[in-house]
Amino acid sequence: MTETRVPIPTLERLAIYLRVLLDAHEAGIQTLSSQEMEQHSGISAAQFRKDLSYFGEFGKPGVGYSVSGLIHCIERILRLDEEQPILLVGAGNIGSALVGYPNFRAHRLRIAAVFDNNFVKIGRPFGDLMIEDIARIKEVNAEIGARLGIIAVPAHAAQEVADLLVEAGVTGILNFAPTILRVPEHVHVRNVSFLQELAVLSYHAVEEALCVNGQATRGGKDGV
Amino acid sequence: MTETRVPIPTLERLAIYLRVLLDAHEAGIQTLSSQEMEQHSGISAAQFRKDLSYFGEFGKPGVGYSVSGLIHCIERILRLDEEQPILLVGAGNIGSALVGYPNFRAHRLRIAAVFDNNFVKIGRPFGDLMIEDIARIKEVNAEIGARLGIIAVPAHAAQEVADLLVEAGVTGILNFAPTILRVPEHVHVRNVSFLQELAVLSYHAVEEALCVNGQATRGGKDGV
DNA sequence: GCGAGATTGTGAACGAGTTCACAAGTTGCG
DNA sequence: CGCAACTTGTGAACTCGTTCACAATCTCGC
Ligand SMILES: NC(=O)c1ccc[n+]([C@@H]2O[C@H](COP(=O)([O-])OP(=O)(O)OC[C@H]3O[C@@H](n4cnc5c(N)ncnc54)[C@H](O)[C@@H]3O)[C@@H](O)[C@H]2O)c1
Ligand SMILES: NC(=O)c1ccc[n+]([C@@H]2O[C@H](COP(=O)([O-])OP(=O)(O)OC[C@H]3O[C@@H](n4cnc5c(N)ncnc54)[C@H](O)[C@@H]3O)[C@@H](O)[C@H]2O)c1
Repeated sequence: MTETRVPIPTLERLAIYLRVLLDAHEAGIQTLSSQEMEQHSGISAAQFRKDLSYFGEFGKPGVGYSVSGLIHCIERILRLDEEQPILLVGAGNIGSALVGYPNFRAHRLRIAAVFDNNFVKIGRPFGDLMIEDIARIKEVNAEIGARLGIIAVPAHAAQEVADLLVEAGVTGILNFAPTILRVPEHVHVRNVSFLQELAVLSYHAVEEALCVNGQATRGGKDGV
Repeated sequence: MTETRVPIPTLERLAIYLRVLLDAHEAGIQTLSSQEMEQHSGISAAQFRKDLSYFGEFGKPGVGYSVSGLIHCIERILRLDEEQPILLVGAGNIGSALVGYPNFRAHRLRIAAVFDNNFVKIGRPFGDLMIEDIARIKEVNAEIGARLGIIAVPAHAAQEVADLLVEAGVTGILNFAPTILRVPEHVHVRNVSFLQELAVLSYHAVEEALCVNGQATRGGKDGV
């Protein structure tokens, strides 16, 4: 419970714990021990307790954790105790999948507006929303007050969009585009890259490591 | 260059390096120093060199790395030097986004077949492919020989699908469903969870940590 | 050919995050 | 009540990955 900075892996796991707890709640379970959490989450009991210890004491020795109590606490920690509006930029394939995704609700995350720069798309309905002109993003967010934004535009437009989001007041960006974003100190970015994930899997899919070197510069057609 | 196990973060970064290198290649750049890689990737020069050192020596002191040479080496390391077929299960929102995604090509990843269990969808075209019956997955993969699979079905069906994929010979699974999958030792799973990513961002979006405890069991309506 | 300048590859130091292990707290039963 | 069974919270040890720093290597120009 010291005032140390919380490790990011801990925050990632909190979201997993929350999911397990919501499932347990659904199933009518009232109490959960760290041992049981390990069963359901695949994360070790010690890790679970240590993670929570960054934020306070939530369990009862000899008993475990109140499911609903802990749900509330984790929601409070992750700022999911009240609705978080989100700005989505890019009404394409990824954007489509996101607007219709029902599970956001359970976490009190809500896509509050969608933006695009394609005049053909602007004004059209998109899920429950209407696609807005990216040029109006600052104006629109003055009302919404979202702190989170999602970038689902092609890579070449991502930096530009990031700048607009930041200007509109966003401090957390989920980026689907395969680019490194440059943002101010106070803005957090998390990248989602399916290609990267698949590349890691691809490596493991074939067991042996046999890139037997081969000295970069050798190999024929490409001079240095 | 010792035979130690390669850290997973290193593999993740390799995919990033590859992207930067491909961009550089596109731009006609022939040589890149670790310093320049740091500029473009946001990953420190020392980290870059250390990462590569797990696999061999690819650079020339005083010069840097041959862009095309290193591309080939990283591709070889990540098994992206020849086409990797992938099985996609779930012809829904996420599935749609994936089949049409052009960037897979550049990494020689190819979705080779799509499966679903919805009789209305089976037989319909989906991107360049036709949706196949999930029941035929083993049979189909006997021909394709894919080692990678993507799960894009609802959470309640994910485990079942994972079992089928494993049975069909897949050893690496990219899982979009919010569930912990139980798989045999030799199968690798990577989970993609937008909710988790957003939860982490949500935490950071509001700076202070003020979950002032509140002792789990207290709080009224929920007994232990 | 040789010295100046650049850059790599890597052992060693460091640090962040995980696991261990146990004291302290809680419950229930005899 | 008091003891046995159980579970938490957390300092300490440990593990794994990152950063540092420098010897070794290579290029180029004179
Ligand atoms: N589709 C996938 O499976 C997938 C997978 C991984 C990553 N991605 C990445 O996600 C991003 C989006 O992918 P997608 O498939 O949805 O692309 P898409 O082409 O379907 O949609 C992109 C949308 O962004 C809009 N747009 C372009 N420039 C814009 C700008 N400056 N401001 C506002 N809107 C703009 C376009 O009009 C379009 O509607 C891309 O960067 C892509 O690389 C996609
Ligand atoms: N849509 C999103 O933005 C989003 C975001 C994050 C995670 N996810 C997760 O990704 C998964 C897929 O999401 P989606 O939006 O594409 O869902 P979806 O409902 O659009 O598509 C799911 C598809 O899976 C098929 N399916 C169901 N059971 C099956 C089975 N046993 N075998 C084969 N196919 C089966 C369905 O027929 C359907 O076509 C879900 O687990 C969801 O939680 C989605």
